[in-house]
Amino acid sequence: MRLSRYFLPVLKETPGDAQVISHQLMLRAGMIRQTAAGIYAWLPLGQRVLQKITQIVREEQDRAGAIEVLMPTIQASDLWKQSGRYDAYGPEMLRITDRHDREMLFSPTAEELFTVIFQNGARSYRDCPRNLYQIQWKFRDEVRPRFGVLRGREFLMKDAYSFDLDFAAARHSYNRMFLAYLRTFARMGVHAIPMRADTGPIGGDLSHEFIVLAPTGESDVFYHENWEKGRDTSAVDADDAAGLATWIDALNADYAATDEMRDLAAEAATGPALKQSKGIEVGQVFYFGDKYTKAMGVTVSGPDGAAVTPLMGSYGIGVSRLVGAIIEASHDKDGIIWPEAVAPYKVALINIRADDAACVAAADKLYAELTHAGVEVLYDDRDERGGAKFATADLIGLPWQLVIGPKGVAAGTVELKRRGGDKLEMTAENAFARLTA
RNA sequence: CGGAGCGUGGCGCAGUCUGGUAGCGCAUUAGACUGGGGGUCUAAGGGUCGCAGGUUCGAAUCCUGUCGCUCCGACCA
Repeated sequence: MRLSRYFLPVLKETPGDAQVISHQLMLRAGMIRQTAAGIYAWLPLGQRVLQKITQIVREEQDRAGAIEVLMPTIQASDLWKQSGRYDAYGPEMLRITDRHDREMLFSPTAEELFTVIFQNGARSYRDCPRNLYQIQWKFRDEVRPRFGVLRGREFLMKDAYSFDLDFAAARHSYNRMFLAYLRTFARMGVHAIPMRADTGPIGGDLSHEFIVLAPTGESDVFYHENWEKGRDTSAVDADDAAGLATWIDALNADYAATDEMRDLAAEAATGPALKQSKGIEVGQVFYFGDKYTKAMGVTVSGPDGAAVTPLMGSYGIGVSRLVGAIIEASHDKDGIIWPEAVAPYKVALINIRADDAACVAAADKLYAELTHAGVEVLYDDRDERGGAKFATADLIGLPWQLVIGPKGVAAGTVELKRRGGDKLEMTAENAFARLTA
């Protein structure tokens, strides 16, 4: 993409409304604009990051055996009355009346709908286990939205719902998602720690929150220092129920809990290895058994013909929140530093002399070659000074900066640098090789 | 929802106390110079001061109401 033809409204100054760094940088980098309290328009750069995150989530859900669907954002109230949550959810649920005075709502989560959709398509024990998921906008009418996309009212969430015949199978479904979440966040370059968590209004008795450590986080968290290093999931076999359970139990032997779930005895046992921090919740997994299937009257026929009420779990990832969380965890004074997997473009190609024919030719050539090779390049071909281009590139945080200038062109070299790292001079061919490796 | 604050060109702000017909920086447009980390000069365009009502000869400024946004707290993917 040529920047001269793009829509990238960057700001030199920080808008006064933005308090936390991720919100400030998202506004300055032209990723989002606020349209109402807790509601944001996603501009091209922000939309690309959202898409990158969405795709990683999707691939890992698919890999874990979950099946993608898409539910409506607007739902009728009757299902929610059936489960009892129409009243229980309270004012956080945005209620809407249609032209016929029917009570509708903007879905804050979708246990009820998934449950009846499952029932509608499932008849026998052969239809379990199943895990259905969607990546869809949700709306929760927060009393006090804040921190940009970290606590918006409208947010993009992946929500998955598993259906199993017995507890052992349900627990395995839970563990599969647990593993999938570790893999998902690791792929994004995010270190998320699973912590024992409260189940809240979703209900149930087993839950973990996946927390990204960041000083601006809203949750107080406590964990064993072992959690500060990443975990290798490559050898774990998600289909081996016993092996997976053992592996997860071993992980969870290291203490990690949110404020509401603190276990002072366990903390004392952890001793000096106990760490305290602030964190941002980017995902949560729940097991809640037959809470919804029972309320909604869902059954399947067992092998013996008797009706079985499936047991459920639900699994959320805050996709739009992750955009903010990643920035909170990865930025410097000049701007965002995107992990490569979620960067809106891989390379900022900077021609620092748009008035120099040789530079333009060299930059155009590299742009064409890289684009042809499938590398996502944002080509700053504007007639701006070098300084302005560097500042923009640093602000939007693309992982690589490829700089074309008159000195280099004369010497037959370009400069390649990692965002925030050192410049390396090399031939255009070598730069191309590095970026396509 | 309790407490606090703020709405003035696209963005950041001053002006409000002590009413007299709107100002600064950045951005934008044009031209020239410049050209390796947000350049310089010249010129230009753009706001009726959130909205409504009131007081006054006169309101961004005072009063009343209202809408919106932000922060602290309670709450929360």
